Amino acid sequence: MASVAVENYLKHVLLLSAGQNELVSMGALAEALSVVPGTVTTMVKALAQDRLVVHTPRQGVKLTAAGRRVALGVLRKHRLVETFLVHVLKMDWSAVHAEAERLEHAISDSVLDRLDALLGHPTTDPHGDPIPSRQGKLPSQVYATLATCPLGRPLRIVRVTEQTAEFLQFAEHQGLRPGAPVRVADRNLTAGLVTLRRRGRPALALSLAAAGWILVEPAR
Amino acid sequence: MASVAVENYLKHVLLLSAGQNELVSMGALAEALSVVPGTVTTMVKALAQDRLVVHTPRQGVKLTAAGRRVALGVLRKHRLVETFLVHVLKMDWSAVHAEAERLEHAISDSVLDRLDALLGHPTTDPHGDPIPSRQGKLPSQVYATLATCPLGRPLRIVRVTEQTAEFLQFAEHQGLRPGAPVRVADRNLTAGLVTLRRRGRPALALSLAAAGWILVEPAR
DNA sequence: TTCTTTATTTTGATAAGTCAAAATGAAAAC
DNA sequence: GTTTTCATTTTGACTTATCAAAATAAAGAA
Repeated sequence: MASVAVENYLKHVLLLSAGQNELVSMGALAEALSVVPGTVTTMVKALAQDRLVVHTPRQGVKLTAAGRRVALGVLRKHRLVETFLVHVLKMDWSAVHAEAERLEHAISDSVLDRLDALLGHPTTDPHGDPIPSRQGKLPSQVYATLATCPLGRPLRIVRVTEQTAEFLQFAEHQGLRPGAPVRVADRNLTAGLVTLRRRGRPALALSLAAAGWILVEPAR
Repeated sequence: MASVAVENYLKHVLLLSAGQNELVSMGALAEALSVVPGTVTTMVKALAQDRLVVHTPRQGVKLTAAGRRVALGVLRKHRLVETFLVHVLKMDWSAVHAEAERLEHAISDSVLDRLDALLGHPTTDPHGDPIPSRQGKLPSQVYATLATCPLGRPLRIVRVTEQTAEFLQFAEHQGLRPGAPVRVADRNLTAGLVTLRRRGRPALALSLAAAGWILVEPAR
């Protein structure tokens, strides 16, 4: 059985590598886990011993097949628990993440299966994030919108779902059209602001709502 | 925040002291927690430092008011979770204890409150064990029947709930009538057998079902 | 009272995670 | 091609929870 710490390391490697199997930097992992970088180095070496990750010193870390399996399992638990908390217990959107963060490590597969059935086998959680299947398949629409995608990664706009003339005009004028490259520099949930960075253009701030209308995919 | 280990120590002290605040022996605690006695001594001294228990060397431990509060909270979580697993997720009676054993440490008070409401504020769990109230009151019917009471303690029979003539005759013949002193020497869930010890009488084995029909209370 | 038994405590180690701070390496700036 | 900067790794230490095995104390037997 993987410990809580191990499950968290693997989950965050998965999250930071955006579903693909890209190298994740030690610094990013330390940041995500709220530990100092030295701790990550130590821990990652132990995980590599156990063949859960591959560690390339001074470069980064990525999941092995075994590590990915564990990480997807944890993510599935996290997102199903969130769905349960919101849809069955009617909990507040803002509170569920912290709850799920603890419950994801305590819930067994058999409880999870029943929860899944109770919820009608949902494919996305209340935030719209995809729920990995029981077989460990993560529906590919990994970062649906500028409101939910990871920060800092190169993305390409796929679709703009809001169809009002006003918004479409604005988007067109700002170069936010399908195929355009973009990355999210910052996302402030409190202020409800998403800051975009584009090559050769000034930074652009969007409301979270507007960001949610713009579907993106990884640029490469 | 009390760690998982601390919560377990306190919960088991509560359980072994049978709701009253009797001294619990280090050996019994070690047994219940599946650790060696030396570990219990070490840990109990730390808990005493934190004013969660009172430790009388070579005698035993008992809970302080603060410790009891924590222990009742954990027990409430355990029993509400069990109730949820059985009544909502339709899980098997035999599996829920192990599940609850982990979930009781991961669930927050706010989730618990909603679960409690969802279940209609039950007062006992599926085994009939009383669920401590939110205010930390444990309904006094602590060990309801010979099927659920703690082992080895002096008890007095309060009531026999099964009213078939056949069973009442058997009980009467064996001296199992209200007021009679008794203690449970052993309980084997797998075999479904409860072994009774009475002064001046031979040991008596009962089925778990029959044991469940006999209500008892602490003898003194 | 003295001896024996048994529970409890002590002592010394260990594993898992973590931090602080110094050392190192690689890329970026000059 | 040095130098500077910044991420990463190393080192030594600490905390929590545990075990094995030796030491001790209290109770019961002789």
